[in-house]
Amino acid sequence: MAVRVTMADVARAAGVSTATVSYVLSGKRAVAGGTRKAVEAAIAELGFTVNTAARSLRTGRSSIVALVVPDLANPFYAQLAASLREELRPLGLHVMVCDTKADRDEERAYLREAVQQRFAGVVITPFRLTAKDFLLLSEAGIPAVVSADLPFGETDLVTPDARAAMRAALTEVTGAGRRRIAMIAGPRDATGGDPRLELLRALAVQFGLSLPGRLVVRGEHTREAGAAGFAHLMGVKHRPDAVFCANDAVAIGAMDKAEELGVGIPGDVALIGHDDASFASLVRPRLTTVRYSAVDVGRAAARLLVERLDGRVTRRTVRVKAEFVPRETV
Amino acid sequence: MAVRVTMADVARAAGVSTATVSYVLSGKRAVAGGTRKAVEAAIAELGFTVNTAARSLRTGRSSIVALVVPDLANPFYAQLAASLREELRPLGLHVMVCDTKADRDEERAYLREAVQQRFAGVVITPFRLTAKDFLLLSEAGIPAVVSADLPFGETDLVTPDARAAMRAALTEVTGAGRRRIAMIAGPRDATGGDPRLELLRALAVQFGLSLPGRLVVRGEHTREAGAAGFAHLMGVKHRPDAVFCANDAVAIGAMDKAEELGVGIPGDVALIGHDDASFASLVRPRLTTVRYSAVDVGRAAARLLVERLDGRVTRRTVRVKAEFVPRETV
DNA sequence: CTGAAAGCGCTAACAA
DNA sequence: TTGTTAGCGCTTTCAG
Repeated sequence: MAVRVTMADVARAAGVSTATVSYVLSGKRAVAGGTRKAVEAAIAELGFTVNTAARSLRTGRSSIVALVVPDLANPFYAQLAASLREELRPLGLHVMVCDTKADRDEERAYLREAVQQRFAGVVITPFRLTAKDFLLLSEAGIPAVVSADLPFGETDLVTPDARAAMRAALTEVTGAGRRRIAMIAGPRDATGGDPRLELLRALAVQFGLSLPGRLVVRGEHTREAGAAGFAHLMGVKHRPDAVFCANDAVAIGAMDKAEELGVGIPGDVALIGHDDASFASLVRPRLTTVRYSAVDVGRAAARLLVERLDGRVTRRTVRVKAEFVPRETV
Repeated sequence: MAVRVTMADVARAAGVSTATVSYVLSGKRAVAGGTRKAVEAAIAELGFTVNTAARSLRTGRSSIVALVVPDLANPFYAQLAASLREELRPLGLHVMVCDTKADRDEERAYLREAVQQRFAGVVITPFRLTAKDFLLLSEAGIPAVVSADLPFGETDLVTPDARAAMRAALTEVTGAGRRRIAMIAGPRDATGGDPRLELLRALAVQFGLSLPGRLVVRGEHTREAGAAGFAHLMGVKHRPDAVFCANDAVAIGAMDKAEELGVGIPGDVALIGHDDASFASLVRPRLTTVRYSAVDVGRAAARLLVERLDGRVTRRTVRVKAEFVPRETV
């Protein structure tokens, strides 16, 4: 047990030096065909696998990329993880998924962890972090890609472009004669406020609508918060006839509560989600939503990260277009 | 940038040796109060974080535990990940979640990876692996905990005890006068067959029912496979009036198809899921299912793993009881 | 209670 | 085209 085969063993078996074994593995130096064959045979024979700890110590960099997200149980992030992994895998990079539960201390702990482990990079959807928290990473020379609306210091950015999609949503909502729009938004203390709310506010004006403070409720990005927020909105006078939600989980929570309260969806109130998480098409009526493609985000983040590892030093931003998905709740 | 602070820096600043710094960190040797204070101050001052690559190289073991699952998008596994992480975190162990998409090559690749990275341990829900594949791990001295029905070689095991729950399900199904039960089971080539199917078969006999081959359909553990399986079952003559599903995703797929086909649930056909994934209570009618607690599995796996790391050498098995959750589809 | 120093396995600069 | 070798930063044995 614990028979560990080292490069030295392989080198001995193949009758070469460890340098040659290393070069066969990395391809960073030409190796004669016969030599390569011998080395490969020895590797197979002995069942050698490189010790990544030694490699990392030597190179000062691990092959792990951390993906830090607020909620793994949200299929959006699960998909993002899958997408990122798929993009990074061919490059020999591994993804370590970290769930922070939207907690700032957890978020920080993972950034710290990234430094400690000398991760190759970090892809993060920050929820309660500030630019200052990213100093740790930049000091350690670890590139970060942020999926958010604004960058943090020198980080690269993957950001949604939801304007057209939201405009389409509002067109549909107002087309059905609805005028009293509301939003169940994210928490007040989230990093950078709530861009989805800001966007809705801005667009509302263009549609001649208003979004008064009493029609904006705030809470976590969870089903429970959605239910609570919807309950509150239904208690307000001149209650809304259309409710935009911070994400699909929130919208589903709102649907739970609507059913409980006997409020008709979309008869009495239209409901618009965000993200198009896998369960959006699962509920009845099917949730109308604004799709933000986790796969596209993963791809973009991977590309940005790889460019950084290849030496790019200037900050870059990639916009990912959102898309209106009309279903049955408007 | 890339200012890396090493233990030597800390030692110098505190006027001690690196050994002392190391012992302050690990607590493996008594250190005088004053010395400890000085070291801690220096660590804080310089912002030192230990280089885990060096540590791993030296100790021959990383602090990462791999959690290898067939489908991260399934909330059951997302929950399992969260649970495992929570249990292992206080021990300084980190969880790396690996999604294999139920593919054997992926599963193997991750076991290989575990060896390469000298992971502290592996927790895995194998889908198409055989005992032989685990040799790699045992040779490298890496403990594995398997979440399945049977162990693989020397691995520890967390296994479901679903007999009582399934019996309750059958009682409810037959109580409603249903006699023609069917199952949309897992793929034929899955490791260890399909224990949920075997259990259903065994229990059916006790209820004086039969589960003929034409009423057993096989497919992946996905919504799509569920839809396809259900479509097939609806085409069979003497079609079933109760369908058990390999997991909840499969059951949801069956519901999709039932709606499309105009088959009433539970009016025409009763539907029973498995796992109680978060979306089981989301669909309408709400899915009746057999709950298998991911949190309990995570806890058990963590405990087994830690015992191994503490030196236990004999194989252990922990049973986790499943529970019947009657909702609206029977 | 503390320090000196070896060495984990690898990479890459330098030498041949 | 290949080999020699220093050294990455840590833990731990041995010595004091």
